[in-house]
Amino acid sequence: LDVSDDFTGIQRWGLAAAVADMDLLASGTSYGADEFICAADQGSQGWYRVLLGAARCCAHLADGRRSIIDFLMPGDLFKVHALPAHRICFEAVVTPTRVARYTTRELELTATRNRAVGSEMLDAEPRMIGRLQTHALMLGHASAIARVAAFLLEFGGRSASPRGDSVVLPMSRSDIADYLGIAVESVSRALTQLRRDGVIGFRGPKRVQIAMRSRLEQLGTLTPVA
Amino acid sequence: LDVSDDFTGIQRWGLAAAVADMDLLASGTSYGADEFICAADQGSQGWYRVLLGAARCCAHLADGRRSIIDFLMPGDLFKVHALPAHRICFEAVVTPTRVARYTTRELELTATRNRAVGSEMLDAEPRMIGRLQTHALMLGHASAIARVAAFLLEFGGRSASPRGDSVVLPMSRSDIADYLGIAVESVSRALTQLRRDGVIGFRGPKRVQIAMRSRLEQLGTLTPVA
DNA sequence: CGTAGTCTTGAGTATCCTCAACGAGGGTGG
DNA sequence: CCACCCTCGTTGAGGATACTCAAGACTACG
Repeated sequence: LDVSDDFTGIQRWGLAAAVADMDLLASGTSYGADEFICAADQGSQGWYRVLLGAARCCAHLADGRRSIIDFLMPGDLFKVHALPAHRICFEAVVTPTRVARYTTRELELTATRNRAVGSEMLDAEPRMIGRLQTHALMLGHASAIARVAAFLLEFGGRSASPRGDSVVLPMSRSDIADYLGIAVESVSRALTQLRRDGVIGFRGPKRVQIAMRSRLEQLGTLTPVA
Repeated sequence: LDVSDDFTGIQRWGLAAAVADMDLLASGTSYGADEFICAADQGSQGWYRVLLGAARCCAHLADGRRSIIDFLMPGDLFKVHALPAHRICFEAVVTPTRVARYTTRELELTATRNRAVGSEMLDAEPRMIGRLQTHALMLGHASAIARVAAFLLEFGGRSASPRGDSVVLPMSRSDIADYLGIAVESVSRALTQLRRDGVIGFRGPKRVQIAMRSRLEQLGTLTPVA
């Protein structure tokens, strides 16, 4: 599966304006799938931007389990702090994942020229807080189907797909499961049920067609467990 | 239960330095239990600090359910943004809850005099992100007992209790349940089991004595579901 | 075209939720 | 000062959802 067609960073809204500065495009490192990018410790402080592919913010637990806190899509600017809260690390999701790293000084300097960059720096943490809150809300009260439905809607809006009703999921089922806090099999079962009900369609395991968006929103918008 | 003895804001670490400025103590509004403080909309933008009691950051769902995203304890400085992400609102937990509100300009002005305030402003959002990440981790993979154990440890460290092994829970069981993403009865059952096992002790429903901290940490530190 | 990994499907079990009732504590009014 | 009531907290029984273990398809890649 060649996801590069669907995840061309330039197509992302917001990114186009910011990367007009060639400085921000200059430094970019390519990573393979599941490759380590950086961690939340002293050495990796700074700002990062996903240019291509997708990255995950995850925590590896002592017992071998893994929790995915957030997915970073092309255009997403994120800051890595030195807080050793829970050994958070960032990893690439797909093989062609390109991530740029900037020092704070470098980014602030660019912000003086490009107002869009400064705006992005100010909005980066509020946006992350907003995503984390939405995520916590989903993890709190939601059945398996509600979680999967909300996930599809979230990435239907965030992914770089040209059509609004076509969603490409670059991450594996295992990634989705660790993000939604349910088992891999539960993800698969929920997707199958949605397909059976005609809510979504498949063109390969990673290409989802949203057939009945209103129904999906109805399911994903915090339906009670019962 | 008079929690004012245990939640005197002055005793909170970090707060002592910041509130040395009388300006920051001057404006403070008192709230009763369950009283509305502010919401994440255009009108309530700004900075807030819990001086006394406790506050909760929660989201009321369409079906009547409620998710508590975070608890704010005395000394906690938090910012309310205008993001209409999920109708987030802040409410008082106990009857003597005092919250101060500052405009951004006012707080920045104070920061020029008091370096501790400036440091707090910079750390406010990373700290909130850290708490949200820890919360998401707990909601992802944790049994009911693990959640309650982690909760007790979290507030054993955050509350203003003089002794390290004595925790006062100002919030109701319902609040705890909505924070941990489980039912009220499950909270009660988990607490009872911990009491039966001799891990914790009670002096009233809201006063918890941690008898075996190592065991509690073992349970709360991300034990697998099985 | 073959192989390894991912995805799907099935059966059985455990955990948690729901509904329900009881007991305890605090506040109010007589 | 006492009695009442209301809310909160606890405990129990039954049922539903999701997990675990296991095996079979499909995809992607060499």
